[in-house]
Amino acid sequence: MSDALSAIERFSRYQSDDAQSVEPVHCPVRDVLDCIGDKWSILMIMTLATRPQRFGELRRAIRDISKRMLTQTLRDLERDGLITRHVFPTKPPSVEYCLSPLGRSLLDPMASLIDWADRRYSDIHAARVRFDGAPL
Amino acid sequence: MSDALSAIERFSRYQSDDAQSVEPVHCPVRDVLDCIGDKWSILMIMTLATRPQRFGELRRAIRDISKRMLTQTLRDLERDGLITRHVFPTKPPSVEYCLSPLGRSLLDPMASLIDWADRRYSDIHAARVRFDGAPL
DNA sequence: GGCCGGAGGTCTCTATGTGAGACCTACCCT
DNA sequence: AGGGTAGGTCTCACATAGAGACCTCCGGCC
Repeated sequence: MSDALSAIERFSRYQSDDAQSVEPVHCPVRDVLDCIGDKWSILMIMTLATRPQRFGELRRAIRDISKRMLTQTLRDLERDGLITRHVFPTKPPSVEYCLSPLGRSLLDPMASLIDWADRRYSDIHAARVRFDGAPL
Repeated sequence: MSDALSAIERFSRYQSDDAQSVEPVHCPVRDVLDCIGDKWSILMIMTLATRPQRFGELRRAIRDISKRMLTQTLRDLERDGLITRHVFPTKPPSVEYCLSPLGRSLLDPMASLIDWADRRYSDIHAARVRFDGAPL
């Protein structure tokens, strides 16, 4: 919890002094959330964590992603330097995606999130059932 | 990094054996990402981490959130048991939001993510500039 | 009494994000 | 010649997000 406290302090510092607000421009957290805060990015990184994979493999691994979103998510992650893309001149050409060192460095922080998800998702589920069943 | 490896292993186990796919139904990670993986939830939790805050305070803290999304994000987080909502019978009534124990337990994992964001967002920025400047 | 303002919302309309699925190119196999 | 495969792009339809008007309840001011 001491780690958490220092991180919160750091986060607070990004609040601009005049308005006490989290400005998108000056807040790395906002910046990073814009990168990996979309629907598929984290899932993609986790899936690529086990091994480099090709376009079709990724589609089969995350079955409810559409081709369009798969392409777009991969492009965005490549643009942000989290994954790399290799084209092999086979016929037809095959393309392999793999985590860059920067992408791999994200695994450790994400691991603790997954850990939390694992331990606490039943609590969340219970809270949800309770909330939905409560009278208004 | 060893933590990351075990989390990845655990994540892999949620891939269904027959199809090697990350089924939404059986994957807590998917579940949790659906809760806090939206545009504002993590920011909201971080903002509430410093202290309980009222509707108007939160709006001023996260200035580019709309009233509608603020209301909805708060409702969703309340539904999932991550925050609690207290109405004080002042005139006009004031409403205070604060993290629940479950919500506070999320701070530690989120802290490591913020840590990463802090250290690495310049790398991401650099990668992006490089990508955008590259010829096709 | 009538008007203004604040707190915490809801409602409506438009802009953006997401998904489904058709299509494309180049090649191989039969 | 027809069909299959890999990795996409394109178009259309729909779901979600944002902007901003509006609402209620009250208290204070003149």
